[in-house]
Amino acid sequence: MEVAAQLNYKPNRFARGLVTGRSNMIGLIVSDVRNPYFAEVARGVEDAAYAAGFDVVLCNSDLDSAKQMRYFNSLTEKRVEGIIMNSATGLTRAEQAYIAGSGVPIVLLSHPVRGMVFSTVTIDNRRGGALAAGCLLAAGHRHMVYFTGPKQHPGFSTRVDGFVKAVRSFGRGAQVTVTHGAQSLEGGYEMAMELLRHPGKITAIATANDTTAFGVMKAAAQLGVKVPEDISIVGFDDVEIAALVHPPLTTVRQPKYEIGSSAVDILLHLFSGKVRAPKHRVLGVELMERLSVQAPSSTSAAFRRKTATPK
Amino acid sequence: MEVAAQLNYKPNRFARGLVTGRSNMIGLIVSDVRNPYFAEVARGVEDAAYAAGFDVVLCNSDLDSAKQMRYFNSLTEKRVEGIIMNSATGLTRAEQAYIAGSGVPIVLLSHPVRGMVFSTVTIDNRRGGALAAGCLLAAGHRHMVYFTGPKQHPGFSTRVDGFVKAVRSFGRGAQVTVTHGAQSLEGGYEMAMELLRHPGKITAIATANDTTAFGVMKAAAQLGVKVPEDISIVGFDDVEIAALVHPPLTTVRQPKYEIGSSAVDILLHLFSGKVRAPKHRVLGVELMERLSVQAPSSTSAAFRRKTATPK
DNA sequence: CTGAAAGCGCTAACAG
DNA sequence: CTGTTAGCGCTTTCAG
Repeated sequence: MEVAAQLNYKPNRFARGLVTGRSNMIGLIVSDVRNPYFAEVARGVEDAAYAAGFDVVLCNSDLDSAKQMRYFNSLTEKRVEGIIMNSATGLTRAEQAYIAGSGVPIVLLSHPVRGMVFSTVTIDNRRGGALAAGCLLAAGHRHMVYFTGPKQHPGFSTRVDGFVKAVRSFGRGAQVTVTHGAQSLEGGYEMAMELLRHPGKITAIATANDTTAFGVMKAAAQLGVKVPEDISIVGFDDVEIAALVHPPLTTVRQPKYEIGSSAVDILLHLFSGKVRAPKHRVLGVELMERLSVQAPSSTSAAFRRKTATPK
Repeated sequence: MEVAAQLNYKPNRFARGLVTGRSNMIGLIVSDVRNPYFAEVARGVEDAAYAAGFDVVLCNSDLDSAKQMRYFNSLTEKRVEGIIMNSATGLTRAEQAYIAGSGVPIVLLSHPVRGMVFSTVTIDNRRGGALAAGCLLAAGHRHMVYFTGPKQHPGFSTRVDGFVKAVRSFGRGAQVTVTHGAQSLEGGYEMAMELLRHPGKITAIATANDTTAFGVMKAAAQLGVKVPEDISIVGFDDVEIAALVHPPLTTVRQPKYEIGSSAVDILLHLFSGKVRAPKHRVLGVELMERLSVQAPSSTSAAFRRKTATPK
């Protein structure tokens, strides 16, 4: 042992893996780790994996199915013992079946997929959407827009649905329009630039994530539209800096770090038991009321007049 | 081939690795991927690695040397072909030598370490510090504080040095105090809470990274200290949301994504050649003037009076 | 050019 | 309980 240490001996994990079949690695496929939401999830994954003696291989899919499949294959060839993916909704049914049939335990960070043996860690998206709607409704908004992801990636559908249903149920005739676009700063910026030029009766915007909301705020600032006086904004995620932007963003908090660590817990459970039955875990959400939501009222009318004036 | 595909055959990378000695993996050790700076670097690493057919194993060290060494050993046992580390300054000389002597190509995302065969990708920290100082000096500040990292981790020393030297050279007697603390939102918050209660003649704060600056802004907001009227702030990094906080943060931009991708380029170069000579690359910085810096003047005096009043 | 065989560095099973 | 050996699934070399 002493001489081994002196000789700088390192056990070769290839050789060990070849015989044991174990790699002590798990894969994590997210769309983009630059999104603070995924960074936080990644950290939760990393810490839990580290504690259990696993390393994590990070992959950024950009929601591109070709990339995601290439990563999946690379990970399985490397015999990762489990894979955490933020979503499988961008994949075809055949691709999903291919992944599900690979035998590698999978945990999705989104809703379960019908007929596929994926475990999941989700938040209560319906309630999250409803929370955002309730907050806007309570402030007195009657005409709202919801900015969600592209049509092909219905990852936020329950979130949108919770919002829309809540407005229908408790809105006493209030209106929502759903707009599809990229879930990123640029996406929010573009959707908002489009909307805020001809806002009509719109007094509030809800977004499916905070980063998109920041894009909206950027567009608003650029157009001289005041938040929350002219337009109210509710985000989703409660990213660290949501509390620091101006005005502090009212948003729905989801436990990002716990989502990551729970996903690893499920994987660990799947490893230990011989049962391959998928597990599902849903975590709670919470409304963080800050300063980006306000009653619409007269100010908003002034805003409408202002933006209606042609330059 | 057809039948192989039908049988769902996956080549076993353990077996291949055992004979070729190659893993097609590289390791990335950062202090915390939740820091948007590292998230961006990680993405640069990931993209370049993906393009070259490598996967990346992500490790969060929290600047803790025990963790960092455990990660290093785990990575080398797994025969990663190269390791990118944000810093080796938290390690003892012996630990550094151990890593350098392991034979695994290493790229540091900080300044070179004397006598160690580490490649590096750095930015021109001295110039970055000077840029921040110049901006404050130009606005007329005479009494400044620089918030840098803990004393044990002199990772930002050149940055601080560039700042201090620039003030000495061009400040015509202007003063700088250097304060050490955690480089995080909390760290900035705590250092600022401490300082802003008794600011004395201080009219400006410079930080070694943006996240710390956000902590300062949080403390300022909480204490009713106005930015930039009462106190000016310059950050470092130019993280995406620096432009979105209120007020938009004046900061020194460093090319984060390129730092990551350059580190991979160096690794790739090291793999191909039989030469093990370390390579060094230094990237440029740029001052992003936004709205968090203003001339001190009379407003600042009012601020001093205000905060001097005991509650 | 095609096919057989040695061997990479471990673990696990089995013999002594 | 200690010591020996087969074999994990590939790549590479060497023989045919």
